[in-house]
Amino acid sequence: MSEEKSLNFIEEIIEEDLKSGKYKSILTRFPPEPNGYLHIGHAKSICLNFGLGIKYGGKTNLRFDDTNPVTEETEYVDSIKEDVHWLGFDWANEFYASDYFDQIYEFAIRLIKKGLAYVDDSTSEEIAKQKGSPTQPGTRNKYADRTVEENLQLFEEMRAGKYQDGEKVLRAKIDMSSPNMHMRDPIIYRIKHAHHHRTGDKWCIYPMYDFAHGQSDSIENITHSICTLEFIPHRPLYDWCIEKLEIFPSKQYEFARLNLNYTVMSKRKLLQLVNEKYVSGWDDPRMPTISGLRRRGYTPESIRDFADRVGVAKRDNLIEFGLLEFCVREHLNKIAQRRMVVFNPVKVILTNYPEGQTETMLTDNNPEDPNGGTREVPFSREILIEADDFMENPPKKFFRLAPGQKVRLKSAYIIQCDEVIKDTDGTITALHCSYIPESRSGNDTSGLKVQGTLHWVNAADAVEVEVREYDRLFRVDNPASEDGDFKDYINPDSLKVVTGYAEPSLKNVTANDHFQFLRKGYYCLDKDSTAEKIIFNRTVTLKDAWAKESKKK
RNA sequence: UGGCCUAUAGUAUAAUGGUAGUACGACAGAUUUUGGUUCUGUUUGUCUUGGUUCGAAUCCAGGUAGGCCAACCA
Repeated sequence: MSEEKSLNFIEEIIEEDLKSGKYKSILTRFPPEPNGYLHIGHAKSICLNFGLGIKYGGKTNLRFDDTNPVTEETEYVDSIKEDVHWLGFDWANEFYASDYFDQIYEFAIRLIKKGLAYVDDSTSEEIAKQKGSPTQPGTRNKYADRTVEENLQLFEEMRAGKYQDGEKVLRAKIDMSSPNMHMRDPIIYRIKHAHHHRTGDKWCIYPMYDFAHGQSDSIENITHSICTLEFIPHRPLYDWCIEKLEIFPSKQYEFARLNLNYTVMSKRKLLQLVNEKYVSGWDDPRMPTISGLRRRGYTPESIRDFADRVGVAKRDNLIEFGLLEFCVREHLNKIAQRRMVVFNPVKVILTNYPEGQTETMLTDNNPEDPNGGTREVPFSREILIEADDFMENPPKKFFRLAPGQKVRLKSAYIIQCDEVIKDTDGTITALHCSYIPESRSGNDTSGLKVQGTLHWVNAADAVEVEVREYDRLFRVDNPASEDGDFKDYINPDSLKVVTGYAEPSLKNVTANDHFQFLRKGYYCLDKDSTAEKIIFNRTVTLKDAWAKESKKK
């Protein structure tokens, strides 16, 4: 089975580098900023970076890009570590850009000494104005002419806390007329008198992304520094710093970030949904966060498979949510325990079944798994079936229950509907049916063939459970590209709470189990669940060919 | 309207100058004690105009379209 899969462009580069002897082994890194929870887009990056390390016998570091103390928190660090682990990856080292602050500070001094950096006293407005525009070159101010000694002294004073936030910055001295705005004397250090989640109050100056990320890569000897497309214009600066500092030449490569339709994928927007209570938290099962997907019942396997299927390239993309659903259904079909739960019950009374009698039916836990075993479900005279599974005046090809029509009750008997019982309003209150004693599952001698098989629950044993059904968070394909506030496009019906009547075996389940409620979908226990109130999340529905068929015309 | 990146089926992604393929979706059928699963088949594509070449999705030039860049964010 040597199904050779074609390489993505990054794998091609790596194989070339390995073949040419440029590197003996590779080192990648996953570099999140701890200012929010990880989402499915990060999962793509995680699978890429760690996957590359595994595939080519290299290593991958987890490095927190924690250079902005005002937005970063330990809570986020912890959640990120949990999510990466849960996805199935182990990092070679856990690092923090803040581990390197001393070194990065020395790098800045090195630049100053080379006459390649200067302290600027301008306000941010002045700096912005002097930057020019994409069509107009920028201009340098008088501060650019400060001597090395003066810059050294001022920078040291910045570090020592002599100045207020925003009073001074350190800038790299590159080219104010570059067509690349990032090369127009970019700010590389700023003053922030803020408490850092790891370094505490040791520093009041912090390096900017462009003077921390590449340097951290270099310090760690990262060979392939993989990031998303929007960092392409940063690459010349990335290379400039490495060249001027004469440090290990890490190389940056950019791929297109993942976009999923009917959701948003920016931490800023997700944070808004959390803060403004549109969702219950970062791990709300409707969120595209890894923690949300986990709570929803997605498996790490399915997410890795998804990351694999979407591929890695350089063009912008908007992946259909359906692909993620396909991946999770495919995995859950193999592993999920089958159970029966009726959501919108109608009572069936088997008029020819002895009153007071109960028998036990045996049914497969998972027909896809030969070792899945069986379980017992009680059966008696009164059972519940789905109201949708009965129609008084059925259309053609309705293979379910209708007056005079026969169906199989899964792992039990074939029944036939004899009479519809209604109350004074005309609402159906019960169905009187007769069962065929010779049709018992396992030793059916009735010779009858029926088209439909229904799930059911014994009325006397039904366990009431809460089920949370989720739909897409947004009404539109690509909320980020719509006019106005993205929150105007939130789907008001993304959460529906319903009651289910479950077979008794569902009373004792554990948090990590995945279930398929027969003919309905895949479900898992929610963390809000208690012994008194059992709560399930619907991970995803089953494909429903009948729903599609009945919608036609 | 300066620079940079990108353009292959509905959505993604291969084909690395030599038969445009795969997955998801859609459609049709078979199987099925889940209208699930599985299996089979069908459908749909190289942005455009030139050029190079025996031969171009691929190389070159122009155009068009989309994206990114002027945070003391990353």
